[in-house]
Amino acid sequence: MVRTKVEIKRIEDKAKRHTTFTKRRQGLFKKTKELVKRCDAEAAVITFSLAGNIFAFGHPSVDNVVNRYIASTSALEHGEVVPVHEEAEMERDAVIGTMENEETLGLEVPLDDMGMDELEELDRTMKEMKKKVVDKIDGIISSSKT
Amino acid sequence: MVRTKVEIKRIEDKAKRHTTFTKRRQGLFKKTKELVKRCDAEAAVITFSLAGNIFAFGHPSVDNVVNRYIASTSALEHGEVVPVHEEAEMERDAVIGTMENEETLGLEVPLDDMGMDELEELDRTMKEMKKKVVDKIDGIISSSKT
DNA sequence: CGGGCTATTTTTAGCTT
DNA sequence: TAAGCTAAAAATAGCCC
Repeated sequence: MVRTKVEIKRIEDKAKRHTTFTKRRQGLFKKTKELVKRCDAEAAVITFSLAGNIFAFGHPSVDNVVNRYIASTSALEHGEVVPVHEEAEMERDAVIGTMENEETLGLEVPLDDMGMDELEELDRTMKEMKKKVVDKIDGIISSSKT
Repeated sequence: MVRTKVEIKRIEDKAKRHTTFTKRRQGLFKKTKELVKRCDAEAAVITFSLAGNIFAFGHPSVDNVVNRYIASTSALEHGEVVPVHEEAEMERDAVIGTMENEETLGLEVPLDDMGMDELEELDRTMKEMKKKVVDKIDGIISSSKT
């Protein structure tokens, strides 16, 4: 029973936290399915438990929605601007992991020598490039799955 | 009031569908925030309304979760296999859009000449490549956001 | 552990403005 | 068109097994 109004804060007990994660994740997926069905929308939910397990659901598929998201965040294909309404973070206690990929793909760029306009241009170019590469690779992957 | 039990099916009336989409999307985001807070998990929700508007929420950020998802679906970095528990699709009425990107990045591959082993190898190579490119580009993008 | 129960809180469909 | 209201439906915390 939810006798007492539950406070939305981190659950310290590991077992209890996992139980709640499982239950609420199922609830979240159910809600997502209902949204998709009732509103004829596309949606994806991706969750990582503290243990590192991945759970994802998406309609038409997680990859489809993710690719559409990536495409949209770099959408300047034909000058169309698709505004992304991104929800603000609730609190500032997040620990954002640092990117530590030391491998190089030969894409070094002299950022220091650039002005703001050039940086913005680079940002758009990179996002566009990312979209193209992701699209292309996904195309190759799906054609090899026949 | 929800006097009558609502059937989870497509809402035909456009205005009503949009209202429901808005309300349920807000509910979904709230649930996601609660899951993140209570279970110390990472999660992202991406939705596209029928009108084409994008709404996304993620902790630590949508991009962070999406990148982690992409990395995981191609994770063979050090031989670790991270299982993705992907929910099955509920129904077979989905219309999956065909990829029609005719632009080339010079990545043409002679698929027909390949055997199954080579196709699987290509699949892993492509996913790995996708991860590296996405990581690299995101690295460049975030360093230009300083 | 994972599944079932249920009291209570939370969500939300339909309404009103 | 969007923003409240409210009663009924749905989700779920704590417990049992």
